[in-house]
Amino acid sequence: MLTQKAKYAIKALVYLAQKKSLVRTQDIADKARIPKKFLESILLELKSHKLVASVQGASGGYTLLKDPASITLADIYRIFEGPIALVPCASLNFYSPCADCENERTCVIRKAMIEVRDQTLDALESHSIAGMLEGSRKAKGNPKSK
Amino acid sequence: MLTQKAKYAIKALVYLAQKKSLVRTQDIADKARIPKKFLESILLELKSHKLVASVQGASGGYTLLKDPASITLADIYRIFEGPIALVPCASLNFYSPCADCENERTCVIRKAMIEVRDQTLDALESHSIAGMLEGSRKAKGNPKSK
DNA sequence: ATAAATTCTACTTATTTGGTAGAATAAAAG
DNA sequence: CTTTTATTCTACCAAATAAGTAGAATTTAT
Repeated sequence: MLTQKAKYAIKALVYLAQKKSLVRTQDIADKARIPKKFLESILLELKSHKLVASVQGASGGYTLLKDPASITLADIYRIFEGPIALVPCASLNFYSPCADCENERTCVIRKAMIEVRDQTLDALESHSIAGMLEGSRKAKGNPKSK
Repeated sequence: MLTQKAKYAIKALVYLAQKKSLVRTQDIADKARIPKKFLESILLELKSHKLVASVQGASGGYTLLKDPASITLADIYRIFEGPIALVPCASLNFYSPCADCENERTCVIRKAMIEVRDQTLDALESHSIAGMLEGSRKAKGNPKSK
């Protein structure tokens, strides 16, 4: 399961992708139903990973910095949840030896864990912010999907 | 990432599958490098889900109750980690409406979440205790794999 | 100067994780 | 029938994580 933080991040990014302009935190909080103060910390984290940019001061706010088609669930998962693999020794981006492992080469479960990681990565990378936005447009019968 | 509990459970099950007989908790703890007291609680949980059976008293211990080929990572994940889906509203076995969701039918992320769940389930169900045991036999060049 | 926004620092509260301790119970073996 | 060896049950415990909140500081448009 995702943490609330990750889930809110996805919803905030989809909302930003839909707006395509500078949006106040308060707007995102209202429309995506996210506690404003909590959202602030989420946006700062997204900013530190260069997914969004901010403008300070009055009439400030946030914009999407990257192409929504290039932001996948894998990216967001890694930022807020950490490794996609089920065990540290099977992780691509956060590799570390398993604390309880004697010998990685003879580990009974590692091979399976790497295969699962590959399949999970596939699943997460095949879903982007753009895809979710498009999907919901279709579902709601928005003109653009005709 | 898996909790230690789930990871230990997998290793204990693989060990039991390999032994094919009654095994003392102490044996499993030693060979699979699991704190004995912690392992006890894991085995009880596996027993409550009918994956293993126990014999009490002197010369007691645990045995595998099901065919190792029929125990998949999905089963173990559900016991120790809960839902496989990323959000409750996308879960098959643990469905519940998302606390922060206004309308499930118009939710922007649910469709993607269900697709990811399907793919993840595929990945987890395609790996069994028997598969891991066989995989490690091959890797170690055990006669049986010739 | 003032208002409206982001940013930074510091809490808080509840739950989960990864255990440990020790007594109770069950059964085998002498 | 007592001792030994095991599982089982009840109850803890410390550290980390999750999900926020409070409030001051800063930045910028008007």
